[in-house]
Amino acid sequence: MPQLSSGGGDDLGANDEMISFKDEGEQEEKIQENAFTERDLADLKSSLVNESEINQSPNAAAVRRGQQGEQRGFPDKHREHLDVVSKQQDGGMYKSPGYPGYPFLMLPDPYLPNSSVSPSSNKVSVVQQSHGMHPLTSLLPYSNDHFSPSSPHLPTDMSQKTGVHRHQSQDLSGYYSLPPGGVSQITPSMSWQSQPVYPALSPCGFRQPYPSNLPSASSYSRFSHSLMLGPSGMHPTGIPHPAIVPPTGKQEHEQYDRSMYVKPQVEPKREKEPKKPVIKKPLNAFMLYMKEMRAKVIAECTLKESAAINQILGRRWHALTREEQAKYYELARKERQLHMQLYPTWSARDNYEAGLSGVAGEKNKADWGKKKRRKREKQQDSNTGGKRSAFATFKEEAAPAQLLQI
DNA sequence: CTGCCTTTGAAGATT
DNA sequence: AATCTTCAAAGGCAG
Repeated sequence: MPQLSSGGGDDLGANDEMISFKDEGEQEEKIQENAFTERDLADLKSSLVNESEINQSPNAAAVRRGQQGEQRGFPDKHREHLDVVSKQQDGGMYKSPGYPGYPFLMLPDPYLPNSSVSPSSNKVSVVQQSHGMHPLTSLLPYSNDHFSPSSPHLPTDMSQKTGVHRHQSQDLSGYYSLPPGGVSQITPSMSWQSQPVYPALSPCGFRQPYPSNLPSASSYSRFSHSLMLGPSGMHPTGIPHPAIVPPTGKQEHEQYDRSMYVKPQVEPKREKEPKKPVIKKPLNAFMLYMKEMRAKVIAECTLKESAAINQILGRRWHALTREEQAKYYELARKERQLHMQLYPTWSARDNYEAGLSGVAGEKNKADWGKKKRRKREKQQDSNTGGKRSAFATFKEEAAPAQLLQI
């Protein structure tokens, strides 16, 4: 198992202590991964083919997991690394010069006996990113390349609306509201980001097939820009938290990142039937990484299909050094902490059967049942050599065109 | 219009 | 305890 499950009530804070890195072989693997540049395309190609083959094998899932375990086992190694990181921090804060972008977040561990969320005790000046970015992911200076350039500037009243009305709102307001001087508290220079994450890697993980149109510097500079952005918008609940989205099934994704800005805060439909907001899961390390790097990959690879991009990002993720990954694990950990503080009663289960709606109506339950059945069937199909996915076709057709240009 | 694809990781559910 | 399942994001694509 790649992950260490909860590990008790203090998992959020304890995960990193439990991490034990995979040892030396892993290091070699890392090195090899960094040789990615040379082999990546071939790897990706072959892996794409292999995957489709594997997926037809009876133990596709198991194989896949096995591969993953081989490849990463990172949570383990990561945790070990975090130990190191923590020791380096040794004051509770990130001092690591390699990770200067982080210090703007200081959260007490909610699981520590005396931890409190009082603003006074938190030097948190998390500036909420606009564009409906995950509020928690504001911890990470995501690239918003893919967002409309017109959206960065939010109405000033948006900040005013960030008055969280939850019972912890006062305590937590410091996390999400943008204090008058809040911007200045954010260090625009994210030095760990200002350096290419993959200096040795060409875009898409291949050899420079596509000269990047985007100067990396500019793309990174946008991170800091995003940091300067105000809150993304208001949820009907009054919680200025893009993680809370109207329960509209799939659409929630889009609303999560776009509609908050594109559309007015009030939608006629929603007015008619106000629904319980959906609080999204906090993003894990890889999701944070994806969110940050997606735009870059899109720009570099001229790919738009998320499935393909995610594959690339998955490979890049594995190519990251432990330290680099550790940053994201730590960010994710902080996000979980923050999420928990914001929504103490929230559980991942809330978004399970309810079909993503706070209103777990009968239809949603039924849909969920269907979904579950479909998934099972799909797995059976894949086990028995079911039909190939459209994306498999894409991989074979598009991948060579894109990936072969080494 | 809806769901799938694809990735990793967290966490709930199940065995 | 171990394993399985679902959901987070994303956007093109197929039905």
